[in-house]
Amino acid sequence: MPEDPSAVDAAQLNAYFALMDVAGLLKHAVEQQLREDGDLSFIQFQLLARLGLGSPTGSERMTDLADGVVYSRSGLTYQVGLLDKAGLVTRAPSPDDDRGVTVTITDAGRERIATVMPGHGEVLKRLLQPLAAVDAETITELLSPVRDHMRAAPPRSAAPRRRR
Amino acid sequence: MPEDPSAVDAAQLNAYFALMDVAGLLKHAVEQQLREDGDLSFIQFQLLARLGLGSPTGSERMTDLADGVVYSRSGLTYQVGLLDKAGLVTRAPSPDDDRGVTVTITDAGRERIATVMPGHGEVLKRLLQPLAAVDAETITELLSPVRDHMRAAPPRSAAPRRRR
DNA sequence: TATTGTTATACTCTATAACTATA
DNA sequence: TATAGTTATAGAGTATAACAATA
Repeated sequence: MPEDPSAVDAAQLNAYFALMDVAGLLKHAVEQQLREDGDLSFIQFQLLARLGLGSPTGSERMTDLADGVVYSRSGLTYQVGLLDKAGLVTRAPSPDDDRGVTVTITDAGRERIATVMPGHGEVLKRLLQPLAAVDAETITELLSPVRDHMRAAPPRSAAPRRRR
Repeated sequence: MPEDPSAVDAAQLNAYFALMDVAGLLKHAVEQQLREDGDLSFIQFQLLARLGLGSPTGSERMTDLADGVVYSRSGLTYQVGLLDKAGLVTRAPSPDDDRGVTVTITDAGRERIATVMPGHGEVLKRLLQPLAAVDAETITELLSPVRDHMRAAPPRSAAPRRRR
């Protein structure tokens, strides 16, 4: 049994597998619900939720959106383009920087979120049933720092360009 | 402020968002590593790991693989086909049931796992850094029941067929 | 009849590189 | 020169339905 000193510790490895499995199963389930109830992909839902629930103004710049979701720029352009075409967001030049594009959720976008949320909640309640309220809080407390750590790390939306 | 009784509780909702964000960022990072170090997709890695590390014989039936990863049958056939073409697994009729196909990892498959594991561990160590060993164990303990619950739930590989 | 797995097909999503425009 | 965003393109992945074969 060779001991590999560069190996990640077993506890983290198990957490990693559990995390990826749960997230994968969960994503699969909610994607189905979002498609059926609101004709939305998971990422479109994330973007709408970020604009509609996370932003006080309902607006954000493309770059900020990209950093939140961690996406290629072109992928984000594509998804926002779909939302735009569906009338769920609008795009306009950023007021302070004419290079930028500010994305704003529309009333229809907010309605769409309201449409899918009940069903979304039901799926979550059903699948996360083993997770008591206290457990859920514990998970959030443990994972939030990880999320912040990863978002602060090098690979952000602009990185692919800088890296050459 | 309308109180929606069908709404999922806030603690679970936050855990859900944290979970999906972390898993998304993590997957993005490891996919890059797996592609660079071993020309593997994440799912191919999951399949190889399940066969090479999770199974005592190195073999599993397609249906069992599908239930583990939760995939469409055709998607699994596609991915296993790629692994087969790359010489990392072999496929043979199941000994007890001639309808079934038993997938077995090859020596080359085991070598491929060994090749990517060090780099994989490094990525995990770097990204999960905020997660102390105790925290990691806590997460595993909290998420494992969720995983089991979700895998036991209706939507399995055969379900789409049964459901009509 | 029901289940296992494959195939054909069509579609969605994603990334890379080249490009335009503004700072 | 560097950054913001779009576009063209090409490739990977996924799901649905129809299919063949076995239980």
